[in-house]
Amino acid sequence: MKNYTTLLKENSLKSTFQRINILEIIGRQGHSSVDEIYEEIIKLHPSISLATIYKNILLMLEKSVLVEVPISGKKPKYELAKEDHIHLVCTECGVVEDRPCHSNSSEFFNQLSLNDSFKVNRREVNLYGTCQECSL
Amino acid sequence: MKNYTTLLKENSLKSTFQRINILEIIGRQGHSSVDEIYEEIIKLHPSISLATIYKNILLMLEKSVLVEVPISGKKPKYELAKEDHIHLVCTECGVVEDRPCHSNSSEFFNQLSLNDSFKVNRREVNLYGTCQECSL
DNA sequence: ATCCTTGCAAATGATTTGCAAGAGT
DNA sequence: ACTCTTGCAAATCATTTGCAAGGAT
Repeated sequence: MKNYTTLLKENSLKSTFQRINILEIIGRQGHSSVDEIYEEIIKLHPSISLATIYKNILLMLEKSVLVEVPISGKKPKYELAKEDHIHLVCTECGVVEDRPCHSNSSEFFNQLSLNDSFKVNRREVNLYGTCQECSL
Repeated sequence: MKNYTTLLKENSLKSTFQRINILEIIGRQGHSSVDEIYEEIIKLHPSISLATIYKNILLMLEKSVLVEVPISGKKPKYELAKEDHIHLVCTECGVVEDRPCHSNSSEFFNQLSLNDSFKVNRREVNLYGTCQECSL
């Protein structure tokens, strides 16, 4: 999915310069906080308001275009909605990397909530540690 | 571990009424937000300040007496540091339940970060869904 | 033409800080 | 006695809101 205009329209959101740019930045960075998006977007669009970014992130979360990634001790980041995966969170530099889930993952998670009347809708797996860069 | 006074002293923190009560409330509730702690603690100690709760949570996080549980779209909760487990988070009522990790969990997680120069220190697994109460 | 979105500024909410008084060892 | 902790109030930081003007379909 590279065409953010259609992604927006499919979700009944008007395609604006601001929204497309937010999506492009998140797509490029992988995982972005509000501030990271803002810092990047003012380079192209110096008059954009932080409020606009907040409003749009909220909207796009509601439409499930974006997913919130809450991070222990930090401000949350946002990513494009995509297939199931896990996060490696570097506690030194704050970078977040994706890793695919293996085919046996569903099995594994089902075991965890088995015998439960709890109905699971979404999984979130974060492994906190030190990335290669920061290990040097 | 039921003696919070020793838990505090082991971590070189003075044992105060406020700290013990914060720990007792979290111990009783399992997972508490700042506000949940505050609402509960003023019943015993009406003059306590929110600032005191914030300061102590921060301190106890640093000493690893507490662990922060970030939750998608909500304020974080705090739990007593304890053995590895997963969280079932009800998106209706916000309740968080613990479930033990199976013995094959470590194996599973090691697979996920295998072939990686990423050094994992801590795992966080949250399954979001609907609890039994809220399914009725 | 209509409705939705933007940018601004103000309002609200959450968390942190500084400091004098009080509590723990 | 000494040092750390508390409670208050103010300061700071983050997020939300209302509204008039501009943009998308």
